[in-house]
Amino acid sequence: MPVNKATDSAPSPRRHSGQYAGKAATTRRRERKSKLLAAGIALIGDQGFNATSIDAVCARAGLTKRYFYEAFDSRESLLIEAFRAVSTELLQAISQAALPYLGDSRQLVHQGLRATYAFVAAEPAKVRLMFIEALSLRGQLGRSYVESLDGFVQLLLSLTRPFLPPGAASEAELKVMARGAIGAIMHLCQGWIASDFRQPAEELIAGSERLFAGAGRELGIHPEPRA
Amino acid sequence: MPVNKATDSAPSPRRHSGQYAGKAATTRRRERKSKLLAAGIALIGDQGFNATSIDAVCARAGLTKRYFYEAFDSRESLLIEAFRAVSTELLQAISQAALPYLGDSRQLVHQGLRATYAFVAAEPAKVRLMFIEALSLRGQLGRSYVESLDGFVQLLLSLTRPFLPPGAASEAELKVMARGAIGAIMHLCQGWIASDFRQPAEELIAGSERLFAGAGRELGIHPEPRA
DNA sequence: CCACTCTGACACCAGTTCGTGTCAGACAAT
DNA sequence: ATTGTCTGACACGAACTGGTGTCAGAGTGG
Repeated sequence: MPVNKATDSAPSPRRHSGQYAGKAATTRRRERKSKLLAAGIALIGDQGFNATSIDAVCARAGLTKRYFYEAFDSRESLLIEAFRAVSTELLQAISQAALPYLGDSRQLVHQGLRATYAFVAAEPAKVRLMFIEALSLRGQLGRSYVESLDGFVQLLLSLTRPFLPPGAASEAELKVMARGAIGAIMHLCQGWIASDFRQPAEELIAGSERLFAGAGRELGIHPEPRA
Repeated sequence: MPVNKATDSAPSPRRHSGQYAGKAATTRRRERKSKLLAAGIALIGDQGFNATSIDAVCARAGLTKRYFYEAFDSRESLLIEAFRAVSTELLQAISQAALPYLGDSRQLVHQGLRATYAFVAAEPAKVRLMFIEALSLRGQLGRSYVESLDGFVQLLLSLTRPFLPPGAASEAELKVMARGAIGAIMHLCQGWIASDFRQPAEELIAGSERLFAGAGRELGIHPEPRA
């Protein structure tokens, strides 16, 4: 409903075709929206959601409220879209880093963790938004948040399932363990950010690896001893 | 500064001694404060922090703003005190449940987890406040949050250290693993609450236990196989 | 040059919240 | 009974925010 490309049936003499600054209307719209999204991510990520007003987002994006409401329904919908964007971005980063090592469980875990902590260090605002601010979503929004985090759980499960001996754990147990593992990483990242990255990433990676290794061992995965 | 017990040096003819309703002034003050704290915990816990106004807290406590500002400096300070209170409460519940089993690592973990999930089920608002709302604290407040969570890490470390073979892991690694384990439990609790406790607690406990067992195994702890 | 649309700045209202101030009445002690 | 404190209700101003409306001017294509 909000987008009326074909304005009306009244055939007013069309002297204008929607081109502006050399770009079509939809293109301009998309550009504005992504500007707002970037501004929103930055602000929410480092000042918190409830401290981020719509006006502030618009000011940072160099636009006005008019365009905010053109692109989003409300502040919450901005948060949701921001979360989705950031979440898939991290998910892809991890996948991309881990996929080349499908044959070696140790490397798989190591590279996945490396990519995760690298992302956190490079984009703390995005991570803060994803791991902290998005938690405050309520009701069905909260459900969508849980679903999205499920993406990480599914990724972890699909990556590790090939290594699992049959009957190592029930499906429910497996999922709980995967969720827990994701939670462990999230929590470590939260603490890392909150303490201004004082701890060297290597320590975090080492500890995380051992947690994963333990879980794997518990499930009957015995990686080749490192060379 | 806010508490002036001895009012002044001017010796006005004291006809009143501070007694009221049979209780001393400080007692009344404490009672009001704890009423406000309870109201704040309940509201913050099930409506979220930024949706909880001071007026709402006062209304729920059956008091007026006058007493809120008598007891707390601001909304944030209420959140901080609420977090502290709830946090130590959970910490004590876990300690109490786990301490009788200091000799058996399996039982130790099991009872600790049982107590944790029982607390979550019994007091979701408190847990929500502790695990979700408190995350939004910024700046030095955030540091106090991290510190408080450190209490759980220390508890876990002190409980498991007796079982550790020497040289199983560096101190840093150990702490990272403990933080991760706490994070795993927190995340599982968050998801449990968000999904309205649909999943049976036993599944969560079982999965959590295996995570802990894996970590223990990774560190060289081999509990007696269950009878 | 003209007709028309797109753009961005701003005004504006309604609602909410914080934090303080005021005030009449209840209560205690002499 | 009287004096003084304690209590709770309410009023009030200031600030902020969400969301909508208005408007003049720039840019477009004919």
